[in-house]
Amino acid sequence: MELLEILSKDPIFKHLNNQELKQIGEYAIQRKYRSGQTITYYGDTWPYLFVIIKGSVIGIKESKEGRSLIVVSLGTRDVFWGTAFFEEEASMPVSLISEGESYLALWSKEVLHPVLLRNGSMSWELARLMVKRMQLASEIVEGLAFQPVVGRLANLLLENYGDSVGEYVSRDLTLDEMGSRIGTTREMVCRVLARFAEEETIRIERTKFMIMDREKLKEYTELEKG
Amino acid sequence: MELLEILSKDPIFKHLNNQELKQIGEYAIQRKYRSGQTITYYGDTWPYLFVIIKGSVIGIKESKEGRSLIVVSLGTRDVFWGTAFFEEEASMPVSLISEGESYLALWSKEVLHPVLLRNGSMSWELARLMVKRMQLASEIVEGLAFQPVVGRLANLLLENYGDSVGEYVSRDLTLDEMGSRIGTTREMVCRVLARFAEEETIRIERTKFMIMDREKLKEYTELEKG
DNA sequence: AAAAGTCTTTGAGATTAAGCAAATAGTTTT
DNA sequence: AAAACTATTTGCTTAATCTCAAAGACTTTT
Repeated sequence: MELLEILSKDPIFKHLNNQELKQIGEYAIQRKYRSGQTITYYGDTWPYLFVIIKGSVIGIKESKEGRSLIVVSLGTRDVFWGTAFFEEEASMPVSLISEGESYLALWSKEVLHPVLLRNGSMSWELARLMVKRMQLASEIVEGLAFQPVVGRLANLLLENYGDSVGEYVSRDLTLDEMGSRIGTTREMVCRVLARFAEEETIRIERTKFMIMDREKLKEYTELEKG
Repeated sequence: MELLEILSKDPIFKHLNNQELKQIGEYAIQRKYRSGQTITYYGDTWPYLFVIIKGSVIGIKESKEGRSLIVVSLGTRDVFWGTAFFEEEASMPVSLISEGESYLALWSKEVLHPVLLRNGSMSWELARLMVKRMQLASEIVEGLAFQPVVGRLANLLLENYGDSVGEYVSRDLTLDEMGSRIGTTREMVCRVLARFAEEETIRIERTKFMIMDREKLKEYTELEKG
């Protein structure tokens, strides 16, 4: 069973012995989500912790004006939760949406809470995971507060394609998606990409693009940042 | 002893029995910080968890250009931590600075980690606290991403002085401080306050000010928000 | 291959916010 | 009560970003 394999390697669940692990596996609600399907909505009370068995999930905030901001991206083996898993009345700070087809194993608070209380190291690892997520959130805040769009986009390019300098990679993100990831509009993304291309920092084609000058991008990243 | 009284009422520490509590109290490093003193710097590796015995502490990010953003405000009885308390190499996402004179009780990771592992409910409560802080961070992100300065300032006024509508309260925050809390400059804050005053939403005097129309402020808050 | 749909690109104009400078007001120190 | 300092206020200028609109390119459906 795939789920058990994932759990046995997960920092949080690996502390359980085989028997407990199997038990937890049986308690899990396994669900399949279609591409684009909403797992839970912003503002909902959703008391589940889950692990992604296969696929990917984004956490997204949307404004009334129709702007959106992706604040977290999760992939296979990643663990995440609804805030109500911890706090009774807490409402979701993001909507969770399946990118592509995804398979999740979910546990309700009732099922997992006793296990966590018994196992201090599980809760500890959970706290560690939260700290990591908080660091990502912290980077988002810094970007939005101190960096102009140019810097945030340069950063996004480096994060996503920074390894493959000088070689073409397929453009897997649309301008809208890029905009959502850095908190701006597709038009701005388009203009800034054009500017990068003009100064030969990147090269763009219809289906693929290439980072030419990683250092130049890094400079933009460092502008106005602490 | 004051510390033990605080600990015995704290959601995280109250699960310990008297003996353990006393032990923890003895392990604590108690320190006094002067007004404006930095407890730890942005980027540092700082593996401590602490509780504020008395005083208040802010967590602040600063940009190269000299702009700053206060992302967390802590007061007496509040518990906080350096990220390295959980993750060996993790660097602080904020500087911690004492506002006024503060007294802290600190524990290093070495001392407290074993206690947390033994007590699942302590770790669980810690995770809960993290979730709460994450929700605050989430609000900051939403504000920066979707709300214009006017909305963020309206929000700040409501948060800080929303209870006392129609009565004068002393202006305890400078324009710079307000700017730091919402991610803008003192000049912007000044202009927006003047605008609010002009439309009779608030009234300003040299040392005090008054919220006249809470609903109006709330409207500004809701503009452009999800 | 036409039609419909989705993305990308560009232009023009408006809005929002920041930066700089200087004047004013208020507080604290000497 | 000067002097020095800190904080507020206002005007002017510039920069960044957004919105709306429209055209073009590419992909998928029919």
